[in-house]
Amino acid sequence: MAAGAVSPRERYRSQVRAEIKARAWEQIATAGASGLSLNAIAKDLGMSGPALYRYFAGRDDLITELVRDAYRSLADTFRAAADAGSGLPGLARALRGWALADPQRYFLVYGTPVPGYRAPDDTTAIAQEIMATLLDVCAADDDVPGADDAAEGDVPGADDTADAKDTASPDAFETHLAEHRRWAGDHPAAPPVLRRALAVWTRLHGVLSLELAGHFTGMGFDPELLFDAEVKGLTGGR
Amino acid sequence: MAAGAVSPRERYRSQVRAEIKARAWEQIATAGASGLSLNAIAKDLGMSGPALYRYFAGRDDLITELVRDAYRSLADTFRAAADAGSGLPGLARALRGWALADPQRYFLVYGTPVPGYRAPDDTTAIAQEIMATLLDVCAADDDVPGADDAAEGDVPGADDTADAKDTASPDAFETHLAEHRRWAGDHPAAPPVLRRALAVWTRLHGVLSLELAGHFTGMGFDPELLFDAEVKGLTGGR
DNA sequence: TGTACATCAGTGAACGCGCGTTCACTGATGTAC
DNA sequence: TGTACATCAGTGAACGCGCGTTCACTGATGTAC
Repeated sequence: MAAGAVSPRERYRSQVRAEIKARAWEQIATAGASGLSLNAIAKDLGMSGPALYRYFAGRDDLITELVRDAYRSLADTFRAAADAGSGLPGLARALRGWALADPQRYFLVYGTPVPGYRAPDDTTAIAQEIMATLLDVCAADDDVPGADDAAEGDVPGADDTADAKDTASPDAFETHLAEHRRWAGDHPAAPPVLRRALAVWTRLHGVLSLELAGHFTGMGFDPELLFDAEVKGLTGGR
Repeated sequence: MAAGAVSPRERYRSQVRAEIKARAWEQIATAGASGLSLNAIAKDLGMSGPALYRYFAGRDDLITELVRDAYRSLADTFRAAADAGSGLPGLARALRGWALADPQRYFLVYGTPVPGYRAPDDTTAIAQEIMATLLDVCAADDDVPGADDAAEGDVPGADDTADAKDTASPDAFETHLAEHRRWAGDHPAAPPVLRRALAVWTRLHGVLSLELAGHFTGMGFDPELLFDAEVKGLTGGR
C-alpha cells in the first residue's frame, strides 16, 4: 500500500462521519442547535444510537466539529471571493450568500452564545484567517483608481463629515487601534484600514443578523436593497 | 372595596408571578433560553413543579411572557432616552447599557431564532413603538444647529462620498424606502430620515451583537471605543 | 359575629418521553504467517 | 492459497436523569347570609 493512501476501512469511516454530520446539519436547520440529538441522527441513518460513539466522542464533540466546519467554510468562501478580485462588494455578497444558504450555520458561528460552551481553540485561528482576508481586501480597495477624492482608507462618514477640512487626521479610535492590533496578526494594514475592516465586519453582520433572524419581515422593504445600500456606504459609493 | 383596587389574593398572585419570572431570568442568564426549566424554577422558589401551572399555562407561555417583557423594557428604555433629549448618541448609549445589563435578555429579542417559535403578535406593536422612537430622534437630530454643512438627514457616507456634488439627490434605496415604509407606520419622516434610522438600527446591532457574543474578546481593542466610533459615524461627528 | 359554602394555592404521585452514555457481546473485515 | 488471529463497526439491553404535564386531593383564605 502506498504511503498516504487510505485503507478501505478509513475511507468508509470518513464517509460515515460525513453522513452523520450531514444529518446533524439537517437537524440544526430544522430545530436549531439546541435540538440536535444523537439518537435522532442515528435513527435517521438507520443505525442504533450507541453506534455513533465509534465516530464521535459524544454530543459536544460533534457540535464542536460542526462549529469548526462552519468557520472553515466561511474562511474558504471569503478567500475565494477575495481571490476573485471583485473587491469589497464581492466579499460582502459572498458573506450574504453564505449566510442565506444556511442561516442556522451562520448562527452557529455568530448567533446567541450558549453560556457554558467554549468554542474549540483552533477556531480562533480560522477567525484570524477571516479577518486577514478582510484586511487584504480593504487594503487593496484603498489603492483602487478613482478613489482619489475620498480620504484613503477612511471609513466614509466616520469623523470627517462635520469638519471636513482635516480628512487626513485620524480619529480617536484609529489611534487606539494603532496600539491594539493584536487581532490583525502581522498584517501591515494602516490604522484607517484596520478601522474600516472592523466597520465592514460589524455593519454587514448588523444587517445580516437582523435579516436572518426575521426582524425585517413585515417591515415592507427589500432586505437585499438595504444590504446593498450598506455595502455602498462602506465603499464610499465606488 | 373601591373599584380598580386589587384584592389581597390578586396582589399575592402577581407577586408570585413576578418572582417566577425573576427566577426564570436568572436561569436564562446562566444557561440560556433553551436551558429554562419549570421544575428548576419551582425548586428555586421552594415549591413543587405543578404549582407553577397556577400562574402560567406552561413553559411556552412563560417564555412568551418573558419575550414580551424584554420588548417592553427596551421600548421604555428607548422612550426615556429619547425624552432625556441627548439625541442619537444618548439613544445609542441607552441601547448598549440595556444590552450589557443582561445579554441574554438582548439575545431573547435579537438573537438566534428558534426555528419553530413565533413571537407573540403584540410584540410587533412594541417593535413598531421602538422604531417610532428611533425615527423621532433621527428626525430631531436633523434640525439641530450646526448640522448645516452635512446633507440633512443623510447617512454619512451613504452615497455622496464619491461624487460629492449632488448631496441632495436621494440614492436608490431611499427611493425604494419612500414606497415601502409600512414599518414606519404614520410617522412623517422623510426618506433620508427613514434610511438613517435603519442604518442606526442595523449598525448598532452589528457592533453590539458581536460584542455580546464575545467575538471581540482577545482581539485587543476596547469594544466601547468601537461602539462610540460607530455612533460618531452615524451622527456625522456631531 | 358566627356559620356554610366557594374559591383557589399548593402538594405528591404518577405518566410517558427522549435524552446521553456504558457495557458486554456478535459478526464481519482485515492482517500475518 | 489457506488458516489463525486481531481489529473494529454495530447491536440490544440497560442506567439514570430531568423534562413537561395531568390528576385527585388537602387545606387555607375569602365571600355571602
